[in-house]
Amino acid sequence: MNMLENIRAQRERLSKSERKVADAILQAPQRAIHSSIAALAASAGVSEPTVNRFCRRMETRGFPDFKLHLAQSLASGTPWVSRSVDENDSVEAYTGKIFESAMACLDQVRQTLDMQTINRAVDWLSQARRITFFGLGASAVVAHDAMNKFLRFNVPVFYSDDIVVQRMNCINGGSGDVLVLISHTGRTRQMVELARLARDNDVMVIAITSPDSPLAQEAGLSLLPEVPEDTDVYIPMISRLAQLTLLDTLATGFILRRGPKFRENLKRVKEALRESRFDKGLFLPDNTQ
Amino acid sequence: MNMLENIRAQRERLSKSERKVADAILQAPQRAIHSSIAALAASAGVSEPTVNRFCRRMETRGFPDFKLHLAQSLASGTPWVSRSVDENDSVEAYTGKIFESAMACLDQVRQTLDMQTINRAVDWLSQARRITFFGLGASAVVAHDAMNKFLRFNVPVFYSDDIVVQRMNCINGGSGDVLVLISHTGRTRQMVELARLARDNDVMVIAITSPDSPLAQEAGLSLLPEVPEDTDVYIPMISRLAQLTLLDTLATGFILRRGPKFRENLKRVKEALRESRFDKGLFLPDNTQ
DNA sequence: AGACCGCTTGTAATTTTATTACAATGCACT
DNA sequence: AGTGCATTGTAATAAAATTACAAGCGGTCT
Repeated sequence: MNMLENIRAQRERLSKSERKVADAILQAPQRAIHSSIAALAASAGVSEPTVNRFCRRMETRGFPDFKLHLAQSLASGTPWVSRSVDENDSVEAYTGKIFESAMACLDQVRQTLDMQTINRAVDWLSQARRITFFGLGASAVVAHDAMNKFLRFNVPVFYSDDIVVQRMNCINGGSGDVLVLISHTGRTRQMVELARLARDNDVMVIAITSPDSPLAQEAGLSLLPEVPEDTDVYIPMISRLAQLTLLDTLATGFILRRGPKFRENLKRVKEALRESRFDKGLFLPDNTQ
Repeated sequence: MNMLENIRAQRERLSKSERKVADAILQAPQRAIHSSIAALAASAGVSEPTVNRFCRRMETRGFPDFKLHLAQSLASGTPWVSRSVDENDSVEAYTGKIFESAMACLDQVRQTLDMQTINRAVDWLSQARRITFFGLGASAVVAHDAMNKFLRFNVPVFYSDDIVVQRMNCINGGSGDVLVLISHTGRTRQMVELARLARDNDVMVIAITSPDSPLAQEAGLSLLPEVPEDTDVYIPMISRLAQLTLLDTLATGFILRRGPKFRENLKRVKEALRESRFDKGLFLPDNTQ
């Protein structure tokens, strides 16, 4: 578990003094792990027992144990916490914050994903007669990307961001079809209706959305990437990174499930495309990276 | 750097008792970091000062400091590395690998990005009369997403994945226009031609592509996210995560540059949309997260 | 408004833990 | 065997963390 992200997540629940401790640590995590409890208490402007209580609240045995956990979180190079962009931030500052927030988000999603559900989703997909990806707005982008990925496999794939086409597709769907619906909120009426329509026609519906949403309840299988709280108006849309990566995972699971013969085929396709780049005289779009 | 390796390397040079300490740690490093100096001394069969001297010899300030370093070494075992998916991997295994590779990629890009170029790109964008995003294949998805982001600001934006429309747009472009071209390889002929066309019409061209590519040379400004080597056929497309995040950064820079009045407006838009969700009786697509 | 309750925070005492100083031991070389 | 240096342990000291407890603050009920 990433301790820095954990601190940030719990920050709101803390009392006034404990929040001071949290802030002092988040502001200079590297210094925090090299400080004694007295030094940290001083720099946070609180008493030593307060720091100790803070550590216990973070589910550690005490201050030394807390430092150990924090050190492990910092070990991977950089502390990635979701931090809000400030209007006085320099380029370096906001770039760092955005990339770190993205990483923190991916980290959290990775840890909260239910592997069993992923496994079942891969089961469904690898046995599908036909796979369809739908989303609207920002999630349309994700659906589009998913189609690009699955296009490389020998399975019929479909994508559209036109709600009328989407409806027609669901109405004409049937047993053996798998429909993947992507919606960050899970509260977009059109998506919920598509799920209902599709299920009425025995289409298997996989939703990538947020927990407790109408869409999650309507779908046969729900993948629920839990992204950190929306801390900032200026850097939204981070959740689609998680969605994209999740779909990478499903595509990988798909290909592993389909066996070695199938993978051989993909390798050949890839190499054939690689030889047709700019410097070789032939040209192809980018979806072959 | 890596403390475990360090201990192993220095083991031969140590004295008899200190070697006992080294062995005790190497045998159960996880136990070691949760032990006190007394406990570790006992399990190694030596006295406490011996353990302390051992820590000093490892170039740390003392036992607590040593534990910190050791903890960091143990933590950095798993994360961050791009690891290839193996055909015998379990769901947990390949999910972990994919997410970690994604994070590693973002981390590397963050470290290799040129801030000055970002800054100039933001300059260009924030003074643009009109902004256009083009890409093909997987990069079309990124361009589409970029349009979604910039649509929320009060600047004319355009996107298309139709090469004919793209050409027409470039031919009709003029001074004050900014064109953002996205291509992972930078060797897609159409993209390079678009850049040339656009520049002939005094359009400012920003490329998001790979270094030393024809597109990078053709563009007025090139943002070059260096993604890790393509280690695996099964997890490609990681670079678009970097591109998306980079565009998040540009959008953030854009909004910061445009000043506070503008941000106020965005906040209002966002709140207005939030109130119109499923549970409130109104419905909107997802591009408002 | 005032008294009471519970939660938060700090002070001071206690305990645990780590470090230092120094003495004893072992080992090599004369 | 004896001297000198390095290694190790013992005991004292210092530092750090934890605990117990009391004061303070904010809220509610009478």
